[in-house]
Amino acid sequence: MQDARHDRTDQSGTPAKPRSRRLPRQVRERQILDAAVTVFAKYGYHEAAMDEISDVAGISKPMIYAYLGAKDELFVACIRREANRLIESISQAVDADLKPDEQLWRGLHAFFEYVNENRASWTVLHRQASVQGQPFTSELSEWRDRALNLVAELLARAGGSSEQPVQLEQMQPFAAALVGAGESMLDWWIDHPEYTADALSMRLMNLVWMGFGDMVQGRRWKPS
Amino acid sequence: MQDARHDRTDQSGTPAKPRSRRLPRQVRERQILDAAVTVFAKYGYHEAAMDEISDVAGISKPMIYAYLGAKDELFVACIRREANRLIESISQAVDADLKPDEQLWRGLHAFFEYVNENRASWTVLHRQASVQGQPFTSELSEWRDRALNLVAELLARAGGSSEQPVQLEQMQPFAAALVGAGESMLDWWIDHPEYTADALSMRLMNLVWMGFGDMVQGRRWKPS
DNA sequence: TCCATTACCTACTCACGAGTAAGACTACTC
DNA sequence: GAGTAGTCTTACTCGTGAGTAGGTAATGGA
Repeated sequence: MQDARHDRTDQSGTPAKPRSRRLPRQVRERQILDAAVTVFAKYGYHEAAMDEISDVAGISKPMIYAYLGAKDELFVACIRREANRLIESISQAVDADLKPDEQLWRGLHAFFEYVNENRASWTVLHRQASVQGQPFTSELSEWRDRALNLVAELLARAGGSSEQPVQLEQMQPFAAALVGAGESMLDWWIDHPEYTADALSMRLMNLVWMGFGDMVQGRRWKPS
Repeated sequence: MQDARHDRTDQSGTPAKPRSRRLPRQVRERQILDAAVTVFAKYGYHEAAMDEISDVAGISKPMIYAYLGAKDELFVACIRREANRLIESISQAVDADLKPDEQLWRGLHAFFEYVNENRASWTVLHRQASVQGQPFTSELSEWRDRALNLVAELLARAGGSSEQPVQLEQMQPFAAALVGAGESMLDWWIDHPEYTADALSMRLMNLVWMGFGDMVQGRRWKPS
């Protein structure tokens, strides 16, 4: 058995589009990135074939190389775009004038909503980005850092008062824990789609804000 | 640039061992698995080369195929062994006679300790196991399920009283969140080794048991 | 109408690495 | 000392898929 790859003989959910002709570069780049995100999400970095990406994008392979460079550069471009979209979504949901716990809640909720509506995007960011070696590790850890800092800031605002602010530094391990908890719940969600984004983010909020000890005693956090 | 692989021209931290001759199968299998875990952890499944594994194991390639089968089977064997070790460690740390929160604490602590002392093992289980496609997905999700159930059980014991037990089912999303939080903190730890296993597991315990809301007000959980 | 530019293609090359064929050497029995 | 079971090796094959050479053809300005 020569390397157990799953065969890919067109049971494809995304059939090769009929090629449209002579579109401006900008449009093609978007199409390519869209295709790349889909395919990377489906197979992971290594198993994803440039040929399939070009197929899904409805364009020939050399165009990808011309516009977005080699495979690793393409992947980095995907990460960059998707990370920006996700972080943007969360940032917008958080209104700095709200009460701290409410801010946290909004952030969590936006996170769950985004992932719910952008599975492929999330898969690339989360599952496929962990390959680790050296090729593009820096780009990957960078986006994670940004996410972490965003959450740490939220927590710092939530945890500090105006007289006694909390160092961002202190919040980092908690932020890491929170992000991980979210990620992991999301994974679990895939196998239990009967839950809603709302229900799950609410559970997470309760766990994180009230703690298990309180929850056992029937105390719950509620959005105001 | 032909596929940007990092070159592997013997800057290797694990130099090819001088080959010892004619050892019994059992011993070789252990050596091979050890080598495989190391190499898989270092490069991930796809980037790991069978040639390098055989080098590190100090044996020739066909022996690997003879004893442990193809690459994917070898990987599954690694997962299986390491998952067993980890789960075993945690199970042993948890004494069912203790108070629920204390049980949870012991479990968390054992988890952090194990990972601290078995980085490669953990890396394979966590980072590399997420490749996703089809080759060995079942084996992978299985170990995760086992871990999840172990935690869910812990939580159920912690959350229920003898009169009013809690369904295991109910605890699953929380278990997922907790496991994820732990995993993520572990990742963060790699970049911040100044923390101890103790300090981090204590932080996680506080977050999970007391909740952020309580912590803000200075309430802390302490082991009895 | 010519020329430059940009969009786009088919049909390759070539390195890599999984997996194997074919046998050698050792150690133990009977 | 012949047979056999188990250990172990060198030196291959061969599919796959990243990346490219070397073009064609549409567009828009001079």
